[in-house]
Amino acid sequence: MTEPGTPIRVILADDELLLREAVMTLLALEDGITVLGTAATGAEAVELVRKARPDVAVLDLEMPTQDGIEAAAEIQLIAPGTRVVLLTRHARPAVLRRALDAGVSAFVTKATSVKELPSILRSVASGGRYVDGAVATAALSESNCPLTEREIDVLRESLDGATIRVIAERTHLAPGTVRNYISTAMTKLGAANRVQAARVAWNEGWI
Amino acid sequence: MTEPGTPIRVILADDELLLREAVMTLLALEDGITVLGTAATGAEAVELVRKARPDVAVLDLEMPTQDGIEAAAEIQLIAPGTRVVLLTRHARPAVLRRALDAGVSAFVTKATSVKELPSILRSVASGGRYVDGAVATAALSESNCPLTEREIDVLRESLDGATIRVIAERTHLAPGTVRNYISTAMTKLGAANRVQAARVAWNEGWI
DNA sequence: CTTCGTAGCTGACAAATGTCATTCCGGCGA
DNA sequence: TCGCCGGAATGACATTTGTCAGCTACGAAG
Repeated sequence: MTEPGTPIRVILADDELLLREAVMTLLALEDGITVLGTAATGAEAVELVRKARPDVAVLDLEMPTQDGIEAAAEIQLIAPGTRVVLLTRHARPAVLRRALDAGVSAFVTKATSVKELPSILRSVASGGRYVDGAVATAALSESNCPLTEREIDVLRESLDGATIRVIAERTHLAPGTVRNYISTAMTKLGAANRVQAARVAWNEGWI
Repeated sequence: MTEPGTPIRVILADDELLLREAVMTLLALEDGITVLGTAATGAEAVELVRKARPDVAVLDLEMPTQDGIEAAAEIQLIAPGTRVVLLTRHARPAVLRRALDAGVSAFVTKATSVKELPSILRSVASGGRYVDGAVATAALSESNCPLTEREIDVLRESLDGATIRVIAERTHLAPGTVRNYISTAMTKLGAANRVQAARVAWNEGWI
């Protein structure tokens, strides 16, 4: 993909200026890496990729307007040559799966050392893939999510405290059916109500 | 507090290795600043302060075992000479108030530029105070929190989906009273249930 | 073809929740 | 001193929610 000797051209997107600047500065000091620019939102990142055509785009997962995965999917369309490195705060197996589906080349948590970043970027730029070790093992072992598809849908919709009627509308199900799914999910997760169930499932990375 | 010419001795605590390392590296490059060490949890930070006796301790708000404010309060006790700079992700006026009560000398968000950090540290080390501009104005203008003390207590307890009985026990109130407070809070915030009310209040920085 | 499992739905019931009117009590200003 | 207000509580009530049993439809396995 990138010939040896040619510097890797990188952009960096994160909504926290402190982290963005700090990492950018350190990456820029690195031999063989050129930082073309930074972005604070998903939309900005996509726009920057469109203009600058970097080899690698490092995207934070949690960003305003568009999260890292949505931005990654869009980047695949408009700049197939750009590899995406997804940066995330919490390592959640379900997110890893969505990220890989979106065509992300590397999955890195913020518990990674800055010193490892350059080699990850180089590896990705030359066509490699990288998945954070802890997340990878978690993804393998924690595939035993006890929830069914619909239970996950319903729980996800109830994360923001929506009422059952609203959840029913959003999932195109009957209210009674929603209550049944919530009920089974609650017993599976040992929760006292749907809010707690949603929290548990979220923490486990299942929704 | 610190004589001119003497380097400022700093420690840095944040649970994200990436940010911790990156900021530490950049601070260490700065003239007149010595980084004595870093910590990943509140407890580690307190322990590090006890041993190293830094001039300034930069603490992230969100950390395991002890959040930055709890750690700051403890540091005031064991090392009164150490000034605390609180670093936070989201600028929330209520948190600012709690932080100032805990004796924090500076309140900085992660939307701050790394370049501003050294001057903030210097100012704090010489006895000054600093509050992030956006947060300060927000704290002044957003003093119009419509909730009363008890409503805030009750909403805070219901953030994790606790049942009314549990909230009543935790707040030492009668269940009916809890429901009344929740009800008034919900109407004030225009929410359909206590979960939404808690979310709204949280986003506004009121709890 | 029958059986089984699963998705989806319904209805009934009990418990939890939200709403409202009302009461009691300790300040606090007029 | 009186009256008003905010905190706390109670009781009654309607609504929402969680539980449970049972129904239909449909595809896969037997």
